[in-house]
Amino acid sequence: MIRTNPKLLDYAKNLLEKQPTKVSVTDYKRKGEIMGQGHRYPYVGIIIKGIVKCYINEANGKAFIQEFMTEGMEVGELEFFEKGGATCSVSAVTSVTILEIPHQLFKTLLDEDLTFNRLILESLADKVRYKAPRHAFQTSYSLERNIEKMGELYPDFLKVLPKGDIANYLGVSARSLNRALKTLREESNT
Amino acid sequence: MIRTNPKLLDYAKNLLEKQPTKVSVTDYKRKGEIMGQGHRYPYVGIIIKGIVKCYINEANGKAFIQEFMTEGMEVGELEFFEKGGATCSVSAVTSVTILEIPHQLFKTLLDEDLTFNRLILESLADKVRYKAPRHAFQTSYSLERNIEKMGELYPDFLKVLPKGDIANYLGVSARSLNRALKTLREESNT
DNA sequence: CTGAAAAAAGGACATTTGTCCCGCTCAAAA
DNA sequence: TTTTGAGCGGGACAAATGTCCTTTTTTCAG
Repeated sequence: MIRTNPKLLDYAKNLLEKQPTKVSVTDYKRKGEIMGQGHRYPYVGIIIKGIVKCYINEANGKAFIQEFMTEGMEVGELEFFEKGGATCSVSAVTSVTILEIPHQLFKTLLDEDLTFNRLILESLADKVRYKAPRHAFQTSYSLERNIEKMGELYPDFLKVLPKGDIANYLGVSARSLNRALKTLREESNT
Repeated sequence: MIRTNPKLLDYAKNLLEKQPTKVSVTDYKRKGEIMGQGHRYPYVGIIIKGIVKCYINEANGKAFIQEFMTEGMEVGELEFFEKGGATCSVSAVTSVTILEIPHQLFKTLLDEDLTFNRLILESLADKVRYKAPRHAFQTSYSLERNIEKMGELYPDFLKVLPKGDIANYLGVSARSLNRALKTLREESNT
């Protein structure tokens, strides 16, 4: 539920150690904007530390969170493949450290390092694979079951993530989330 | 809304022409099952002709359609990267022709043909990019707007796709879909 | 430490959606 | 040709969710 990619994290750390001059590292504080929907960035980011949310803001003011990500997950890689503004905004849920790989280096690694190439392929495949069951479950089951599922995948979610973010991840209003949480509380007191 | 990938289609046709002994072609009739959730297949498929739906069946009997796909789209590529059963079922909405690339050849092409490698990377990136705005829109706007949007993206959708599939794509019951269609009809008669 | 702003909880009501029906039509199989 | 089943359309009611608003709690900058 908060996604991670240990292999890519290892690769990223190694890259930082071996080629420190070719990449850069940026820190963001809680609520800082890492990427803004529609903007361009000349690098692909890999999360070294912290939790981010990746989300879309709709014209009507609603936001929908695609995924929460932490160590080893990529951000901004879609924009490498199709130039154009970022599809999603990315912002820091906790304080965050990002490794930035300039597009040019990213391209070189993709073309010349088969290991890296495979890591990126798998990372993309993972993102596709993740979304399918998630959205299927979300539309097929009650809000209560969805909340229970979050609890199974990540028991501390209520302590770590703000309620508003949880609601935006589940695609419901904060009011509905609260109602469902209350129902669950009452059920467990029986 | 019915997704396509012209570049990969070209590549696939070329592959079939140049290496006819290394790949195979299978036809499916309407409603035929191309892949079954949880099953394994020793090849990656590329749609040569026809429309398929890619969907997940939930334990409670509900189905959720991930995407409709046609020429040039891949199926079963996720299972190449992470062995294990198919995440989704894939079935034929119209009669369909699939080019099957055995895993071994797929691997060789990925590792040795940079053009192919890039096509697959872009295809995966496309699938990720596609899902984000779709689900954001779906949860952020009314059913009526979602139907209107389908109409903009694919004006014939009501003629080509069964109502049940449209409902499962939008994540609502057939009853709700009908209600919304009626509302839209009445609005346009004003 | 204090005041302002954000986050959280929930009441009241409106709206949307689901569930369970029934009846109709049409196309494929017997 | 007849029959059967799938797909379609919609009525009636129940359940879920949204909207709007108020109150309380927490956080944090000054």
